[in-house]
Amino acid sequence: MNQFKFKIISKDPNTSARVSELSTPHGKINLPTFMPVGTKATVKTLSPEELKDLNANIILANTYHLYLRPGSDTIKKLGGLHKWMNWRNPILTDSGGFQVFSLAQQKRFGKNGEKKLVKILEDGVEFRSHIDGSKHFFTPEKVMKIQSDLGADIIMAFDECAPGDSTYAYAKKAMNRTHRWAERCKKEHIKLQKSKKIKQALFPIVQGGIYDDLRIESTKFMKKLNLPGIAIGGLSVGETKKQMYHTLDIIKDYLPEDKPRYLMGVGSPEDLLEGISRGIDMFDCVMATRNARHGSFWTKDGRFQLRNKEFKEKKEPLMKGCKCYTCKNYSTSYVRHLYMEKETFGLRLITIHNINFLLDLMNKSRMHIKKGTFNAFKNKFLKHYLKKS
RNA sequence: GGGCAGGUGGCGGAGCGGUCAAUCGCAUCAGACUGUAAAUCUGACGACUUUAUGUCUACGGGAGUUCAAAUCUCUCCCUGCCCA
Repeated sequence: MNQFKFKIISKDPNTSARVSELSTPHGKINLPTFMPVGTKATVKTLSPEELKDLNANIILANTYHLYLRPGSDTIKKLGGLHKWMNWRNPILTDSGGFQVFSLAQQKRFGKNGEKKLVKILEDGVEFRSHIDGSKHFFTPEKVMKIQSDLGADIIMAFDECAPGDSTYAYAKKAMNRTHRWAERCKKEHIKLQKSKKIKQALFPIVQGGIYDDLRIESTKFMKKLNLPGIAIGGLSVGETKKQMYHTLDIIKDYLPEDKPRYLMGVGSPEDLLEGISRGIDMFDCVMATRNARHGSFWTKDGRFQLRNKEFKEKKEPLMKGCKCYTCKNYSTSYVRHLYMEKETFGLRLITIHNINFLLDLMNKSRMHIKKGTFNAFKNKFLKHYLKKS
């Protein structure tokens, strides 16, 4: 029996936006949605209860980090990710492809000059742990095994995420390798699923850099794999916003209609709306949580830095009319004070607000898509939101 | 009253004759952050302006020595510790 069901509820008449539902073994997800990032099996500063109160219905965790510590075998032994972290709703695990990209950006200096942390080979990726420098090797098969042990509802294929400024030649090479790896992931995944009662959905990841023909080729390729969803990777990795939106425009018509589409690593409020209007259903991004810990917060008027003097004596909440726990109970002045004093409660309060802001934006988007007024909503929001910058 | 140690930018604290408007830390002010090596990183931080290998005022106050002093001398004021 298929434990994953995707259903389109309604389509926006003026854009490619759609409202849909994805059923998973751990519950239903209303799309479009934003998935808070909990890399190390925790959305930094928040408890699962707080996430539930925010109506987050799916969160992310990461293969690379949990493999290094505590080890996916440990998590498997303790009953899998959901039980281990006490989050009984859907989880998506990323494959570690982005960490390879991230580690590859780093420079490390040894006795013989510059040393790379990552070596990308046809069979897989050799890399050194950022924690202790120990050597490891990830293959598509190994990544599938780790994610099988972790037990998330949605798992990601192992991909090569080329930087945004990659040449055509390199983007093509990385794309082709990603295609071969996706096939290997699928094959291994099917094998691993046979013995499982609770099923997992594997999503492949479209690559191709900022090159239209490569993106189209990659989208067609991944679509053909006929997996339960499809992800778009390799964006928001150094290219311009214009290039990112353009890429989404280009591949829009090649994406499967009857599957959830996930734009990885995005994003900011404006990127979410631009993504939705181009037919994206799922997003994840560290901005909401990281920026919160760095003291910046979103409102419908734009992005602000809490430490700025103007907020020192502000009686009003972070955003007027906001229904989040933080805004309902605390003044901007107080939240700023906690941040300035490095009180952990402050980090929690800002994180709650930022996640709520994005989830609320998703809620509103779904509502407007259903009503057929999404485009007007989006334009009005962006006009106001971007006025500041 | 005597002995000793000190007084440097908002604070702590380097410097102990020129390259000192003064290392560094904190605080402050501002910027960045997009599948988290991130409660992190970057910049500004005496005043003024034509923003510059620019001008002025500055290392407790005053007076000296010197081509040149935060740095040496004298003196005054203040602070801390010890003795009476």
